[in-house]
Amino acid sequence: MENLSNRDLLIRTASTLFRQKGYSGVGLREILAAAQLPKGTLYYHFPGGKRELGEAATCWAETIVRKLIESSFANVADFSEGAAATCQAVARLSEREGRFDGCPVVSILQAGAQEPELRALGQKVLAGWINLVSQQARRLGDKKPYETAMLFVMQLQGAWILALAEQNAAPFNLLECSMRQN
Amino acid sequence: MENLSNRDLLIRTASTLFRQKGYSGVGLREILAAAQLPKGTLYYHFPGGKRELGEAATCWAETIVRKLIESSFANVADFSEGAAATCQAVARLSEREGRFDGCPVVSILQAGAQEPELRALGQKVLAGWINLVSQQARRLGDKKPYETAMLFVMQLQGAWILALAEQNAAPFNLLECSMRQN
Amino acid sequence: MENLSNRDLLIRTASTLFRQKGYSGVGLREILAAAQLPKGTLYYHFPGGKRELGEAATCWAETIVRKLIESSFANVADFSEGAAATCQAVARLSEREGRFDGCPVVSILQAGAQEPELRALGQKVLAGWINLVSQQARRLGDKKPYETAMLFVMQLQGAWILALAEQNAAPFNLLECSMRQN
Amino acid sequence: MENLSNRDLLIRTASTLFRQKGYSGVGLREILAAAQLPKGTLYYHFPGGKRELGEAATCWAETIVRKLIESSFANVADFSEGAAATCQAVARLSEREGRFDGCPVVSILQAGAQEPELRALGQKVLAGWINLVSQQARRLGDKKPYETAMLFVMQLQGAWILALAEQNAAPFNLLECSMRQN
DNA sequence: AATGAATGAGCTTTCATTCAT
DNA sequence: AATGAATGAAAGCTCATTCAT
Repeated sequence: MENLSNRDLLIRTASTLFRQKGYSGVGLREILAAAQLPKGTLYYHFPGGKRELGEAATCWAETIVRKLIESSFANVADFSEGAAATCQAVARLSEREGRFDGCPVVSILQAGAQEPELRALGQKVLAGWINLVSQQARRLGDKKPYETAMLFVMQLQGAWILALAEQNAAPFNLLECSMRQN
Repeated sequence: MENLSNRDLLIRTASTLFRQKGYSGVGLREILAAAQLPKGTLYYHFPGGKRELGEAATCWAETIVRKLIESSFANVADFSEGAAATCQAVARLSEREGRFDGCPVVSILQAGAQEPELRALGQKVLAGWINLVSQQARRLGDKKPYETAMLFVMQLQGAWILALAEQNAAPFNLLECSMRQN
Repeated sequence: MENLSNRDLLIRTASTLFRQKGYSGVGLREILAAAQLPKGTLYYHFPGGKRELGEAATCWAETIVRKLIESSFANVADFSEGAAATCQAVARLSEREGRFDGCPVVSILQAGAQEPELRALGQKVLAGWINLVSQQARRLGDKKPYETAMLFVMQLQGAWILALAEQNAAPFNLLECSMRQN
Repeated sequence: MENLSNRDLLIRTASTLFRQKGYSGVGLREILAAAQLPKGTLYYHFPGGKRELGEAATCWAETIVRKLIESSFANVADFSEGAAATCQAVARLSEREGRFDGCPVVSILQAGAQEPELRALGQKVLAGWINLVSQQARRLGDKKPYETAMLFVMQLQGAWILALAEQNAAPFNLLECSMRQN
């Protein structure tokens, strides 16, 4: 993290903290402190306040996951190979200095009960990932690409939940093995 | 909800709200108001405060899910049948007047970053469900019962996340079909 | 101010500060500090926050002015005598250790542009004073009691504005003389 | 408002907002937004910040009222006629698209508790109006021109307060009738 | 057994202002 | 001459918790 604008620094710091503690569990004060930025900075870059920051952090993290899926499925012979590679990549993304952070979408999903925009964004991001995977499934000859994709994203989310709970990568590894066997 | 003690009323009200908004997203004031109980009541029943209430709510919800798994697997001929029945049952549990509430464990998991007891409890509950399912898998002749169970709980959690995001039961239905086909 | 409940202490402190600096010009922090009360106290007694405190302060001050009008008009032979006595009484009420505070109604009236309840309350209080005076005018034989009352309350408000600007009682004294001459 | 300099645009916008919400109730951000001017503009034109803008807005509004008094008293036969004309003119000035804005002096007077320059300016402006009216009173043969003038300005201020509270012109109309009868 | 009052740290947000360009 | 970015204090408000009764 060298030449980041304050805005980008805020987004990355917020994304990490949201993934660790959930959207509602993180205060703006804490984010500013972690980013070592003064208090007045936030509302200049994010006039919409915490929600706008939450949206920006989600979108930023979404891009990372999307690229990770795309590169995992590039140059693979069949779906199971791409799925297994995705498991590995998400496991690496999830680990942070020995700790395991949650999925960026899950972290904003629960806050969506009070902030409909966040829930809508979370839904849109998950739908986007499913679409992306389904394109790869179709390309690789799957006959029910959408169902296959939804099931895989579902499994990935479940593994992420278990990894968060256990604070280790075992769930991702198990899912990876499972994908390879199909 | 008729002849409930104030303590049980508090637990159920809290559990619902935690599942909707997450542990950090719900205030004690809101819980007391929803339960229509006076303000001083909480710390009499839960000297440990919000965390103790969160633990009690999680344990109460855990029991419901456990019984639901047990009854779904009772009198079934093979694992896939029990798994499919579990999907249906969890889908019903998740729905609440047309809205879909999250998994009770997920709701406390993120708060675990700051409250280690909650994370430990969440981990323990998930491990318990996996054990329970693995017993059934073993009973039904599965050769890798633990892996099978972990994968299933993983899928269930993933379906719950997607159902929360989309606010509908489609993910549970897809998972149910998928289980039946294996 | 000896045996005041915290609620009453808050009301009186707020009323004084609002009259000095206007509703928008006073912070809750400042009110609490002036009342030497801890920060959490306010929202227990005034769940509606600053606005509810503003309303309570206005109502409390309104009662004082009303009683002052009633006692000024008790046992007088004609309207001008009661009006003159009212001028004196309001002048005394307005003075506070050599400083002159504004009318409690005026202090909330401007905030009414953003808080309709405050404007409505201010309007109601002024209308109440006019009614009260008009009852006295009628009792004392005035043929147009309502017009007489409205004019008098108007003059009183104008004197209060001038006294606030000049920080002395001269406007009240002039109005008193003027009333006696009619 | 066509060919206004940014400085003048700022003054007029600020004056209107101050009259509606009071000096303390309006933020600089709001003024800039209403004037559709960029954020850095203000301190270029008003190095003294909000206070200097408040002073400029008050002086600008004062000129309008002064001219309005002068023209109301030009070519009148007696004081009551000029006073009645002034009531009408102030009523028109006070109305703004069906809403009634307060007196520009009153809007800064309460902030004067913390900004002595504003109170001093308010006092000076009111004294100036009284002097102006007293000159007319003397010209028209009044034997106590200063007292007459002060009483009239007082009544005008009171009518303005009542018009602000009731959001209609009735108080001005009543005062006008009253003036004609003397 | 039960609860209304109190508490102060912390919440998200807005403030008037400064400054580098 | 003009302005987007930055700043920290303070705004109104909610938080989980304690305690006397």
